[in-house]
Amino acid sequence: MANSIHPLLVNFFADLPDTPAPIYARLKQAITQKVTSGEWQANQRVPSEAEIVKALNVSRMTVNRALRELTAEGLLTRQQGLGTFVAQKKAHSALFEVHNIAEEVASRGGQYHAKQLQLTKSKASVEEAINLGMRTNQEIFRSVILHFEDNQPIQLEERVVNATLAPEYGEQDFTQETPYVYLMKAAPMTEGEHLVEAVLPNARECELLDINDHEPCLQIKRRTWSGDQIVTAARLLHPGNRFQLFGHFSS
Amino acid sequence: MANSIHPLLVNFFADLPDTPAPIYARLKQAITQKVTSGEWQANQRVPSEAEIVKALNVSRMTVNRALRELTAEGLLTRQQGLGTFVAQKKAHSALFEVHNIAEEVASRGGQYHAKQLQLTKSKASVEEAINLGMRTNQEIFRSVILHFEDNQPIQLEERVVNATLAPEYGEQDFTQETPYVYLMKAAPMTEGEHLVEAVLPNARECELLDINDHEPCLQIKRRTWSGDQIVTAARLLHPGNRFQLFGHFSS
DNA sequence: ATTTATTGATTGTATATACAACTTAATGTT
DNA sequence: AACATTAAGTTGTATATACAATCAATAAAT
Repeated sequence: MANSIHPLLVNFFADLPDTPAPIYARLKQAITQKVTSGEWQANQRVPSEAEIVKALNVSRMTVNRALRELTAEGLLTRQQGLGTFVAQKKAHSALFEVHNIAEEVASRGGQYHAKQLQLTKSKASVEEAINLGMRTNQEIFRSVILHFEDNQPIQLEERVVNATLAPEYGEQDFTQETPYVYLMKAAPMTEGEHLVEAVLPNARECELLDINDHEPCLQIKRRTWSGDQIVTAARLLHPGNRFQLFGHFSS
Repeated sequence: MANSIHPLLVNFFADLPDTPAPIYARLKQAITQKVTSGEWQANQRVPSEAEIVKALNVSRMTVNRALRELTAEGLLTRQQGLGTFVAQKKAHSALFEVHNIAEEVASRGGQYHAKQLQLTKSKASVEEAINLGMRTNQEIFRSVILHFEDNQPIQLEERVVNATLAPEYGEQDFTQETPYVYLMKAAPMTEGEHLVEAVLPNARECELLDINDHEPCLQIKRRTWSGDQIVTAARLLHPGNRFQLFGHFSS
């Protein structure tokens, strides 16, 4: 019967995360979560707009927006008169933009939080000064932040910031806002570089990331410029078994 | 006065192309044209939604959709309470271009050579078929090639190729020309995706790559499309201590 | 002079409604 | 049996309305 509840919809009742995010965004998260978790397989039919409207008691235009945006992002495909389906092409999320790990986790439907392990101000060491293109007597901030996805460590971020270019860095609360967000306000990035490699973590890093010895890690070293000055240099360490870097390109 | 017509709007009157496309799409086109032609410079203010509504006599929601989508595409930036502006950054230049390892080694001034370990034709396994979007009874090529830089192994390349799309693959000599070069001739790539992660190699891979046990490796899995068909899927394994992936981006 | 409050402009979200365009399945006609 | 029509379901677009959230400039108060 057309009246029977769509089987996929069982878990849709009151299924949206009750974060303060807007409805369409929470719906996107919920659907993304279903897809990335594998609960909804590729090519599988997704509930129609009308069904979701009934199940969640929201407006069809809101549902339409969520589905339309997910389609634009490549997670779903839609065909007029036919329905909405899970796309084949990978459900993986962001690519080069590992900038904002919080957003990336959220876009996968995961739960994000962070722990700030260090945030200090001091004079740059020789190495740091060279790396940032500064002099050794100039001041820098050092921060160490551990990022979590669903209560598992996903990224260890060690960052050095030119204090002249981002003087308020030391007063931020990075459990609420990622350094990237603040730094883009303070000194908008005009250029950047990555260096990606596979490394073995040391004992402290193993403990922080909650992984076994000999578990390889994906390390990204990044420097970002604002104009001709280096704003910040960061080392991002990710457990190899929980983190992948995805990229898509077209010609 | 707030009533005066926005200078940028002069050309907006009856400015939409009269193709049969929907209004929001034509508005996107018109704005994109202004930006790419340089008529609207970076950081320049874009007419507000209300102004465009007045000028074109369309609904604000329609204008909102056009501006919102262009923002998602990176052409514009918007700030609540402030306005809409032309974004600075152009486009993401593809960075992770590790396509041709031979060229890369040469560009570093290293000496390149390759060993072909396998090159066979057979029917696709279930996994391979799924990965390539084929059926299990269709034919594929499998190749395994070891690439060297200065006589040290630098990349182990395991590749599966859709035999229908690249029928001559089995007759190539990949010690003289990399698979990438041939495949670009046979079925020019239109799209691709990478998946980068840190992994531990198995015993055979350690031997081939001439590395110690527990030495982490950088693994790149790549699939490339020609049109809507997947041409090839490859797994590229690199010793973590000899290989780094570098990328640079600018706005 | 400094701070605070107000106001207007702007974008952000949510809803209800309407109709168009397309697809599939069922129904009717020849 | 083959074809044409109809109906139901689905996505696509456009509009009007309402209110919230944010920002900058102005006005008011101290």
